[in-house]
Amino acid sequence: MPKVGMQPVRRQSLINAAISLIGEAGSLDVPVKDIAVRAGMSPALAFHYFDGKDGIILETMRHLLREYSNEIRDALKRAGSPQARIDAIISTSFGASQFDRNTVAAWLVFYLKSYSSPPAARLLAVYTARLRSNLMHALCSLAPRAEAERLAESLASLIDGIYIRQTLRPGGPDAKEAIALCRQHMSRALATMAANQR
Amino acid sequence: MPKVGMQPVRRQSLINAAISLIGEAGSLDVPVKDIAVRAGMSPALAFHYFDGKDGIILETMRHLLREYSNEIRDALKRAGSPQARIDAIISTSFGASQFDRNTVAAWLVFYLKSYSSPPAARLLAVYTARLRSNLMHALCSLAPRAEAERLAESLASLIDGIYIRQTLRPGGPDAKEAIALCRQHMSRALATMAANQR
Amino acid sequence: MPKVGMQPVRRQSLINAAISLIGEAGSLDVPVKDIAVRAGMSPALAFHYFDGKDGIILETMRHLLREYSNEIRDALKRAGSPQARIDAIISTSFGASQFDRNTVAAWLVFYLKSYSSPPAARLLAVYTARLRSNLMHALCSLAPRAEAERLAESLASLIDGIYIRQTLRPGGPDAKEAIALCRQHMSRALATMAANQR
Amino acid sequence: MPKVGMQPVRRQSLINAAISLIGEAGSLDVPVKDIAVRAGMSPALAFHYFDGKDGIILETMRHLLREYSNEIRDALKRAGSPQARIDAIISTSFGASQFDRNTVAAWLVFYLKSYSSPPAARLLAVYTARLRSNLMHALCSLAPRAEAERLAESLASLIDGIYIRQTLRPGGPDAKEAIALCRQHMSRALATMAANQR
DNA sequence: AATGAATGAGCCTTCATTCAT
DNA sequence: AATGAATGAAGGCTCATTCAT
Repeated sequence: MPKVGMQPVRRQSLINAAISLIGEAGSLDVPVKDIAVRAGMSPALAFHYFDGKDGIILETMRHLLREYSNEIRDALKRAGSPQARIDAIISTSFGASQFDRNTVAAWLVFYLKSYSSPPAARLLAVYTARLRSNLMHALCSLAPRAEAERLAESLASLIDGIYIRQTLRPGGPDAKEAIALCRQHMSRALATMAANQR
Repeated sequence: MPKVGMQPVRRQSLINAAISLIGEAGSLDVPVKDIAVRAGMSPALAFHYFDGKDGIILETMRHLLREYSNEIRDALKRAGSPQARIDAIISTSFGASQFDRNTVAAWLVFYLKSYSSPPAARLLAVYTARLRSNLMHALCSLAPRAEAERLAESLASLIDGIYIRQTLRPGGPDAKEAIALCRQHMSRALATMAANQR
Repeated sequence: MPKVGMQPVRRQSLINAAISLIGEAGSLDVPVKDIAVRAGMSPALAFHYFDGKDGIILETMRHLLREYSNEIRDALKRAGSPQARIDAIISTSFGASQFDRNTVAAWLVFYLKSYSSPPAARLLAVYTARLRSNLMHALCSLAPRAEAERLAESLASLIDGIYIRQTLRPGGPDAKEAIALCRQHMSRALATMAANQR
Repeated sequence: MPKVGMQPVRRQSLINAAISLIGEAGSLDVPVKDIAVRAGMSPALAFHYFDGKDGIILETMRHLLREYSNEIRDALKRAGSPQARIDAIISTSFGASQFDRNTVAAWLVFYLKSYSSPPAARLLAVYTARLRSNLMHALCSLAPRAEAERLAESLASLIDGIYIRQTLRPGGPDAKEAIALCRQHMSRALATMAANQR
């Protein structure tokens, strides 16, 4: 029973199915057929809406990155101070929609994909740069440029590391603890820097 | 021309080939044939020495974990103080044999594999526990237990995060910077804790 | 914006598109979608106007045969003598509309199709018979029946052979040379026969 | 029950199966599966011995061309006079191994393939050049160069045309008639040329 | 009249794995 | 010990075709 204007709906269904299946498998080695079926359509239709399996994967990756970027952007809008901006980035990173086992697994898979896929690498580079710029914007008013850069790098690394480790834990991720670790890292860094400056 | 006593040599060749190919691909989706060929033998022989592809993969993973554990163990032997022990763990983690693009990619792949493979998960759990125990051993004399646990967790996360991020960078990983970030994280944490205790 | 009376136009567009695509590919293995798109419509519409892919192909074949037959018929009308009739058949066969790379390729494809498709074989048989009858009509007044038959067969073969060979040549077909070869074949045959009769 | 040294046997089986199936279908649109099964093996093995479907097709084409070239070469060895050489080429072209319905159909299919496949075109060009050179070698002693060239072209065309037409006839090909047509074409041409020279 | 939506069937190809030698 | 031979299973993808709208 074909209806018109299905394209966006279908595409979104496929992307959602791809995230969950890739996340569950911890690998891109997921049959397109499975993705299509979980999205409620025939495999052929998936090929119709995306350009082959790689198309599905890249669009899924793009979706994940965009989603994260948008959440960060919205959170930053509501932040008043530099401190609040950093906090916004931290808490968004561990918000329910990001800090989910399958989503994080999909993230990691995409990280790995970018080892061997230039388009994926480009996509990831854009996101990485944007996150860095957001962090720098907030940190530059709290620390000298060189320090700010190292802080940005360490915070980003800490976030990624927590992603990996916590989603692997049997009990599942603990957003509260994740946020606490990040905040402590930042507050201690800023405190030490302030002390040294005196 | 078959030779006797080739078993350990052949197995090691296969494991090395597996690490580099898996690392290059950023995925376990690597034909056994390719691994065997790079290891200088026929695919059938690879099956003879390991029990199927999964055998090769698990043994490769085990090798990676053991290698790391051994390096850590040796470094700890040479460390005199708690501080030195922590430092030993950090610098070993970013030593040339670990902090290599392909090796790290293989690590991540195995992390992901453990999402869906109980044997892989068990393997990883053993290593995780050992690393944690090493860190705790060093930290317990520097901080109260609860603090030590958080510190161990944050350091482990930071290391993993640096792994991910730096090996993806176009310029390749920078061990010096990686070590500096970790040291700073620890020193600031310990300093802050000391200040608060006063 | 659907219009009325489009049927013949649409059908002709599809046939033209089919000829060029089949000719380019040198094969019937051409997606209906491509034919429809080149004809400026959706694939579904192509199915509406013809009954499936086979319908398109058979109609295209029929079109090609009819076109050729009509050109021959018109040329014969203008021919005064038996010699002129033969000449008319020759020059029509290598006229611009027939002796074109894609058209000839399509011809060959249809020849082959008739190996395995009875309807196509029937179509081709009708045309073959008509051409033969045209040739015989002209030749019977120039040679005894048995000789005329062999001449008809050899001329028809020569024409087909030139079709194949010349359209494959890198420089493209040379109608002048093709016509000269056929004329020479005929004139020599008739001359020899005349000499023998004396 | 695997045996060693199967490669040439398997390859030949596949080529034979390909010729007959392609000939029967009058098209390259033949599943590799069918070819493999007729050759008595699994489809996967066909891919192992040739490099994909295109490999099978190109090797089959090469085989056909080589076979023909070899037969021509052997026949030419046994020919004493220029006349005999021409005759050898003619009778070889319509020998039982060449003038067979499926074989000829396969030839035509390959002709068409070369419309769109550069490798196939190259293969065909080599064979065409060799045949032409053989013909020219025989004809140059019987006619001036320019005439010899036209004769070579017309004979080659006539042969190809007879191939097409006769293999399509319901009764199947008639080698005797085919040879007679070609001989007559040549004898008449040479006779006319001799008469004109006087 | 015209088309986007949708699918089942089938094809090419790869790959892990087994077996006889 | 070592390998070429061989295959079943599965995956990506295309395409002719149908159906609502």
